[in-house]
Amino acid sequence: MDRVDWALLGALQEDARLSYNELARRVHVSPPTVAQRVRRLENAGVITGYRAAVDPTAVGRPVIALVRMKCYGPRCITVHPELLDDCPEVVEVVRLTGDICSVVKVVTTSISELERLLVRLGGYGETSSAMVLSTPIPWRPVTAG
Amino acid sequence: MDRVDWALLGALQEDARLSYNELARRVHVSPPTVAQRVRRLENAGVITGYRAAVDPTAVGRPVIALVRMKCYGPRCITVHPELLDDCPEVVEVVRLTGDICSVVKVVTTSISELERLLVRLGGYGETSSAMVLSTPIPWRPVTAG
DNA sequence: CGTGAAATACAATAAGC
DNA sequence: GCTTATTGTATTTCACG
Repeated sequence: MDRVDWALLGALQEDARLSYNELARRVHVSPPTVAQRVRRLENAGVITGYRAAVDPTAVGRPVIALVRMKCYGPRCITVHPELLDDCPEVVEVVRLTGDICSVVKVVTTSISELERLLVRLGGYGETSSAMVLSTPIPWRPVTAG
Repeated sequence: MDRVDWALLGALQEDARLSYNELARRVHVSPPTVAQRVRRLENAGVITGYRAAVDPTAVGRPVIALVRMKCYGPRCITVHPELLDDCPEVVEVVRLTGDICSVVKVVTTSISELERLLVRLGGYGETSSAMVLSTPIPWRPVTAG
C-alpha cells in the first residue's frame, strides 16, 4: 500500500469504470503497471468488488428503513444470514456490539411492503425500525488520511 | 425500466467494470444498445455512480462503528453535513424518523481514533455508539423483484 | 517491479432496417 | 428504437531492462 496504490484506490472508489489508460494518466505510471497493481489489490482482498450504485427511489423503491434487531437466541440472523436469502428487500446487515445484535437496511416499494418485511423479521427477534428520510452523506472513499 | 434495463442494472451492480460488449453478450442485445441504455440510466439518475468496494480491515482501518446521533437543534449534522467534511473517517450519514436524528458510519484505524471522533461528534449532539463486529450481508443488488 | 511494443478486443460513430 | 459495419483507441500479453 504505497502512494500509487492509494491513488488507484481513490480513483476507483470515485469511478470504478475508469480504464487502465485513464488511471495510468492520473497516477503517472504505465497502463500495464496499473493493471498489475489493481489485480494485486483485488487478490489481496483490498478491493472486494465493483458496484454500480443505484438510487432506490428512481426505480420505484422509495421506502427505505433501518431495522434494529434483538434476535431470539440461536436463530440470530447475524449467524444465519441465509435466512434472509429470499428477502431481496434486505440490502445490508451489520452485526454490532451491545444489546442490539444487528442493524438491517431494507429497501421497499411501499409502507405495506415494509410492514410485511417487519413481520417477517419479527420472527427472528425484537425489531425497532426507523425510516430513512434522506442520506446526507451516501458514501465516502476510504483514504490514506 | 423494462426487462433489459433490469438485467443491465443487475449485471452492473454485480460487476461495475463489465464492458459494453460483455454486457451485450449477457443481456442478448447489441453493444450500442447497451451503451445507449446505460447512458440513459445514468442520466435518469438511476445509476448514481460506480464504486470500487474496499475492505477497511485490509487497509488498516479495522475499527468500524455505527453512531446514533440526537443532534442539538439547528446545528444538526443531517442539515449541515458539510460540518463533517474534514472527517474522512465518516463514510455514511443517514437521516431517520424518530428520536434518533441520524446514524453515522465511521471507519477508523484504532479505538483511540474512534474515541477522538466520538468527542468530535459529541459536539453536535448526543451520541450512542456500537462497534461493527462483522457484516453478514455487506450489500445486495436492487432487483426487479 | 517497471517499461515498451505486439496482437486482440473494445467503444463510438454513422448508416440502414 | 435496434442492429450491423467501420474506424480509431484501449487493453492485454509477452519480452526486456
